[in-house]
Amino acid sequence: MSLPLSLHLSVDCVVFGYDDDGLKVLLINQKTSAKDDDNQPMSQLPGDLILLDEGLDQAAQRVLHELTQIRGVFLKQFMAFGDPNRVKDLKDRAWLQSVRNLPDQRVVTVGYYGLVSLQDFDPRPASFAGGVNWVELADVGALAFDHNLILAQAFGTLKEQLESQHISFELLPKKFTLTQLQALYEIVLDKKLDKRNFRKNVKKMTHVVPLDEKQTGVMHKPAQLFSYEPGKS
Amino acid sequence: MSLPLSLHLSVDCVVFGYDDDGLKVLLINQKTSAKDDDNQPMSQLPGDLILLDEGLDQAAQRVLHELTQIRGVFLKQFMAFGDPNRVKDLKDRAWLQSVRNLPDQRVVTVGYYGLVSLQDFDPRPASFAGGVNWVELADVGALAFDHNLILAQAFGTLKEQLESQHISFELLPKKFTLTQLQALYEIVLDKKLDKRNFRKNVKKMTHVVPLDEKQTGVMHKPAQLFSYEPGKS
DNA sequence: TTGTGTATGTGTAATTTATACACTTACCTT
DNA sequence: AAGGTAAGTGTATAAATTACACATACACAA
Repeated sequence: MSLPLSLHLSVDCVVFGYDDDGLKVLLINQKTSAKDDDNQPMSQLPGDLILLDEGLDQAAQRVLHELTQIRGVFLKQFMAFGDPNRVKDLKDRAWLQSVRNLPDQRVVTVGYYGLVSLQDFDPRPASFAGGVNWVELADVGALAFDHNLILAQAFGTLKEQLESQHISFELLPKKFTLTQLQALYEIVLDKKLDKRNFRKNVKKMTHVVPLDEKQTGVMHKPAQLFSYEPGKS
Repeated sequence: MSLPLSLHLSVDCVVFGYDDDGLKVLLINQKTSAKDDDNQPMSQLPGDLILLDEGLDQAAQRVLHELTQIRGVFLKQFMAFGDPNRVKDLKDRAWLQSVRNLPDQRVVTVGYYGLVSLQDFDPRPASFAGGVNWVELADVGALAFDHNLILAQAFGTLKEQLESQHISFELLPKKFTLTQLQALYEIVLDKKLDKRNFRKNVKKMTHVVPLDEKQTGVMHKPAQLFSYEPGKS
């Protein structure tokens, strides 16, 4: 029988980014301290311990900003991960020992998913982080800790919530075409949609409003631009 | 600037129970130590700190069993609550001081919602708990900590997930009538449903199977009994 | 035994929503 | 001026949802 002791709590952010060639996720490379170069650095989701006096949502925003310099992103909590052994794997021990005061401490993490338009956000690694990359979802390899699981769950949540919540717009630039919106839906839901029917549905969404502006510089009929106005009805 | 320190993690269980006269939630009374009887005991959701070597789901099951003696309940995580001040309220301090080693420690909690049939489960307070009650949802008063918020969120999640997941059946006795099932839907979704249309929909659910058995002892045409078979198709 | 009260159980027509499908338009390039 | 490219648009069919009313089986009381 063990006692209820203190433990560490972290947030991990699964930030999806979208541009015309697909859906990506934001990963960072663990920065290994200079001396031990035997272990190759692993990729992981941006995440870190929460501070003692900050709320969870606040922690997610702060951590994401500190690690990737992006700010003001839509972030939503989706699940807590508390397997007692989630940070006990051999592959993760070296890195933990290099960055944590109490590397053996149990860590429970709260998962957030976030959405950004690749065109509007430009992540840069923080000075103390190893690197920041947008990785095509299909190309994501083995991540540190249970981050593959967290990513999978986040993607599942995104699929479920894409339609009910108004979150697709977070992934698009402020001005977008209906073709872009449709392509996003097709990628996330993983099925082809009919153009005419899709546009019929969008016309019912009163918060998607046409702008007095068209696409320029394309070698075809320029598309109407739209924007998302959360205020509208 | 504060440091990332250790904190306490708990689980809180919002257990909904259903019988023919409505939807209820399981609350426990805080047991005040004999000496200080100045504060009236508050009601709260069953919840407690997790142990160092147990997972979250496991902790939820254990805590619920320890506090209410019920076991084998459907429990699903729905959200983590981490406001830094969620256990700092004056009304809650006396009780915390009487039961915790570190009453000032920050506590983040992971919320679970659960569903039971009032007829199949009979909660009893654990020796060290103050009392266990089923309380009609509308009659729930002020609870300890942020438990009113947690309850509200849990109920919202229940509403959302009632139809997509197969969770309505958890709230019913093993053998139930379609009228019971419909009444449950009407209470949770808070709208009246058409009997014939409802039954048409149920007939499409292959995992709801009619039994060779009818209601007895009712002073009207006895209803066909059904049961839920998760295995089926 | 007969009548009354009560909740069960059942079908169809009307409406709404979802699906399938093809050609003309506007701009860019050569 | 011609050809390439993606944008933009309507209609007919199928599927799903809604609205709605009466005969049935049991318990109880007279």
